[in-house]
Amino acid sequence: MRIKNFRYDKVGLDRFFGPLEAKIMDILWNGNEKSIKEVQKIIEKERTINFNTVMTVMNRLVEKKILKKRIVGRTSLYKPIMTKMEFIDEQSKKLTENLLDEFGGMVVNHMLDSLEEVNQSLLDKLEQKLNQLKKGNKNDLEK
Amino acid sequence: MRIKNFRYDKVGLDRFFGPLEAKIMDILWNGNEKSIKEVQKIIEKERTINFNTVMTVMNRLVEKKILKKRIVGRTSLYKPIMTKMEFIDEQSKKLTENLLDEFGGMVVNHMLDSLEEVNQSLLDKLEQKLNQLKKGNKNDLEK
DNA sequence: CTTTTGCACTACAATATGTAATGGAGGTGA
DNA sequence: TCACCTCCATTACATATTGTAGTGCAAAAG
Repeated sequence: MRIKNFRYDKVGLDRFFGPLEAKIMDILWNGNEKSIKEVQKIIEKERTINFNTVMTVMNRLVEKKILKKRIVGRTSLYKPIMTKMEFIDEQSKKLTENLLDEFGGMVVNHMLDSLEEVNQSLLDKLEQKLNQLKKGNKNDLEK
Repeated sequence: MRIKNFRYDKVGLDRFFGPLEAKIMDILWNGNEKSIKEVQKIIEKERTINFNTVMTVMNRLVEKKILKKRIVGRTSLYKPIMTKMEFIDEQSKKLTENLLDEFGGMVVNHMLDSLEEVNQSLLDKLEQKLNQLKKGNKNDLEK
C-alpha cells in the first residue's frame, strides 16, 4: 500500500498518517531502529498506550511499506524505509506534480501569490530557475 | 464539514469526493439545479443506481455544505454552493498554501522542476509575477 | 380511496485507523 | 520441572467515511 491521502486540515506528519501512526513515525525518525516495547515506553511518557495497540499499528505500517521489520532472536526491530527527509520530499513532490497536472497554471498563480511573504533567497532561486527554463526553451527552439 | 482529504492516487473530482459523490457533483456542475430523480436518471444511463442511494449521498453533500437544497412543493432541488471553478480554485489554493506552509522552498523547487514541460504562456506569467515580487520587495526595503 | 412518488429513517458493507483481549512460544527463576 | 514473564500473532471491536438499499410515511395523482 501507499500513502494516498493528504489531509489538509492537519499539520505535519498528521497530514499523511493517523495520529498514532504519526507519533510512531516521529519516534522512529528521531532515533534508531526500535522494538515495539521501546516505542510503547516512549509513548507511555505522554499517555497510556497498550502494547498490542502499538504492535498492530507498527505492523500495519510495515504492510504499507513505510516501516521495515527485522527479526533479531525473539524480538523484532522496526525502522522507516525512508528517512523523514526522503519521505517528505517524495510526498511533496508527488503532491506538487499532482496539483500541476490537475490544476496547471492556476496552482502556479496561487503559489506565487502565497510566495509574496517569502524570503529573498527563495526569490533568487525562483529567478534562477526561471532563467534556466527560458534557456531550455530557447534551446528547444533552435533544435 | 469541509473537504479534508486530497487523494493523490485519484484524478479529477475523485480527488476530493468518493466516486458516486464525484459523479453527482459532475452532473450538478454541468447543468442546472436538479432533483434527486433527475440526477438518478442521468446516472442510470451508465449503470443501475437506486434512488435512495442517490438521495442519501446528495443529502450528505448538503450536510457537508457542498450542495444546497431548495424545497419546492414536495420536491427538493439541489445545486452546488460554489461553481466548479470556485471550488477548484479554493481547493487548489488551500492545497498550495498548505504545501508551502509545510514544505516551503522544497515545494517551489519541485514545482519548478515539474514546470519544465509547461507552455510558454505560463512561463511568461511566471516571469511577470517574479518581476512583481521583486518590485514588491524593493518597495518593502524603501519603507 | 388506491396507487405512485418523494422523502426520512434506518441499516448494512467496506475501508482506514485506534484499541485491546486471548493465547501461544520461548526464555527465566525457583 | 514448573510457574511465570515477555514478545508476538490472531482476532475482535469501535469510529468515521462512503456506497448501498429496505421500510414506511405523507402528499400528489388518478
